Amino acid sequence: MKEFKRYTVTTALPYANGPVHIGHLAGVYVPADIYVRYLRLRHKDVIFIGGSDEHGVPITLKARNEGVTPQQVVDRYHNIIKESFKKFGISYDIYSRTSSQIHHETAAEFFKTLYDKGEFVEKISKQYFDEAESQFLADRYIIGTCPKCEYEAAYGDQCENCGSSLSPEELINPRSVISGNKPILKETKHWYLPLDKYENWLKQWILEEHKEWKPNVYGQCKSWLDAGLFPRAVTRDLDWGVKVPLHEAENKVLYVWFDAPIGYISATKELRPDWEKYWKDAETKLVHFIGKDNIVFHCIIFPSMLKQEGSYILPENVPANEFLNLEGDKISTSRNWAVWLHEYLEDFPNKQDVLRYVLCANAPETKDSDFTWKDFQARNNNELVAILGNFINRALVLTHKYYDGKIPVPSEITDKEKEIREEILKIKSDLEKNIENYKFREALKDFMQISRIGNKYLADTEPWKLIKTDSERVKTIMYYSLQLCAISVVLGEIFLPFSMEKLRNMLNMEKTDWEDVLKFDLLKPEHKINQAELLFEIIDDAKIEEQLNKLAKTKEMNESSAKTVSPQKEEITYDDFVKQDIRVATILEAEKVPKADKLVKLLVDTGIDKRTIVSGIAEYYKPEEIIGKQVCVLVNLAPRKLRGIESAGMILMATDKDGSLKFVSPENLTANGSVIS
RNA sequence: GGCGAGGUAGCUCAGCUGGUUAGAGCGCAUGAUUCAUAAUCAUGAGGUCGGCGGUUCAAGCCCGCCUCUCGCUACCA
Repeated sequence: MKEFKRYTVTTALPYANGPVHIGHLAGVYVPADIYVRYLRLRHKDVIFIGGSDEHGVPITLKARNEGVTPQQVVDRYHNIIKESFKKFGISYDIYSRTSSQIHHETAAEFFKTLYDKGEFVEKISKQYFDEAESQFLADRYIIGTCPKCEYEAAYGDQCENCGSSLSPEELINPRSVISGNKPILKETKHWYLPLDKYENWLKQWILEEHKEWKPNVYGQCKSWLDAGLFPRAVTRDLDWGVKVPLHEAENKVLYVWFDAPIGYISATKELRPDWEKYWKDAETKLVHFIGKDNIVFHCIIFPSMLKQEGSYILPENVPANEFLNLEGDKISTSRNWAVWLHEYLEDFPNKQDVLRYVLCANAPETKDSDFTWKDFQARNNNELVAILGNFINRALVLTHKYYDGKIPVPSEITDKEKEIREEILKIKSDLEKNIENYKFREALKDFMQISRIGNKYLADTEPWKLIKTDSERVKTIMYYSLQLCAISVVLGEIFLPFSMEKLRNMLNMEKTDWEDVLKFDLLKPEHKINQAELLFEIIDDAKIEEQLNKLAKTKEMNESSAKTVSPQKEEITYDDFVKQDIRVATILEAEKVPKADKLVKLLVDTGIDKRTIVSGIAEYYKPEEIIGKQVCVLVNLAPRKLRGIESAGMILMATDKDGSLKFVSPENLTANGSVIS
């Protein structure tokens, strides 16, 4: 493996429109923190970079809804996030933010460099524009009726009722969120990063030179590269963000995906005057810790920006994790289905390490994993308390009992002690290998193995019996047990910094070097240790029940709010209504449209004629089961081609609250062509 | 429909370029033990490695088809 002179470690910038939850921690911040603490202990030159991502449309919308400025929104969440990271022991060298002056300068400069090099492609397109407010409308600033489920308040990019993703032009009856007016389409100019031009070197760099990346990361990149890349707009018509540094681009800002990763660079600038060596020296190892939703940005888009800028290095690895579920369901900010870090810190004071432990032990390294409070309790009680805490306590209690808290002078060692030394040697090297390969779950197991060895050692040698017959031997046993405690402090502090600090104080131990653990003399004979305290305490059922109840309440609330029916549409006249020609028809033939998940091609007898209609019902009806069924058809709808098939009309469907579709049929057999009015 | 990742003991997961009786932790059962927060230690039960077919002397690992989960993507009048 290549040796690097220094490391730049970044963590995905949390979006400052909400606090941080356990999913973020397990996937990104806990593993990154372990990695960095490890590097520091080994005296590597490393900087650990984080910060809040504070631009983008959702923040401006939130601000609007709350009647405050975007800056006030991001100030609030930035502070919450920063504070909870700090309390949780995420050991950033700097936790910055993208609304800072230095970031605006850095990002604008970065854009300007690419612009001057002629990297961007300019394009003029038509966007919705609010004339009354004289501003362009981002997708999220347009609401209208969802073309799929007819929900009245769907956003321009997504319908929150049926979950389908949309583009603004699809909305029926679009309205501006700001003024309520109907927007017009107006031309606007934007700059695009031509990712398609970089395909060749990206393929070479990732697919050939980084086969060691995690399978999920590598596979995701391959998927994108094989599908072909497209130019991507780097600017937007918006007033919240980094101003585009061009005269002809007033009222435009950098698209948030473009400015956010540059935040890593600006934070480094803010941290150190010699920031450039962390970003521009080939002997620096750049590592991005992210979640799987960010793979394409950090593996393809940001590297493209860095490479085309010309002076930057590219990431050496991007260890992206999968997602953490909560009690079997996807974590969701909008449905409040989450364990929020700031709430955990209040509900479980001084138990940062318990959560760090559980999230690391169960981290979604290779696939989505599930956090349950029962597992949280079990890992605390059966592993932290029973294995680790118990071993430490046994060793310390016996030392106080037999030697008044002084480390005994060991006598001769036996094969048993030699064995232990060898085991520790192996544990240490395994642990190192695992950390360096981003296998934090395994590394944590390696660490726990130390206490397991200790517990077994005590059970095998039974010093509480030997003390009566062979007190010299007991000195060796206790000496070795205490060394195991000290070794735990050194190797364990990367995972459990708070508890290991506490243990260090109990052992009255100096800061020691990672490499010294193998000497088995971190605690010298005659050294006096302090009073023993419990490192971890048992978490009882009541405490777990509390959390489960909290979640049950959330679930209840979500269910009751899901029952809302979309409001009545605006009034129309009878004339409006009779324009629609709806007839009873019978399905004669039905077959699935190939290469489409949802489409069924139907031949229906409308009484007027027999015609082909394509309908998106394949998820709810099997073609063979609906032949002969009578349905309602809007027959005078303009024909349209779907997947190459001309569809003449529309089958009327009822959309249930879960989004499923059902036919609307006459109660009894009715003549085809009967008018519905 | 296309692409990617995953489907290994009750649970959470390891299994390197295919090679003897498939591993770990938790849970469970039995025994030992009391220094320790009813904690510890030992032993054991438990798997047709998602399904079917193929390549091979030999497949959890390679190939084909199917199926389920997650993600991206196309389609949705």
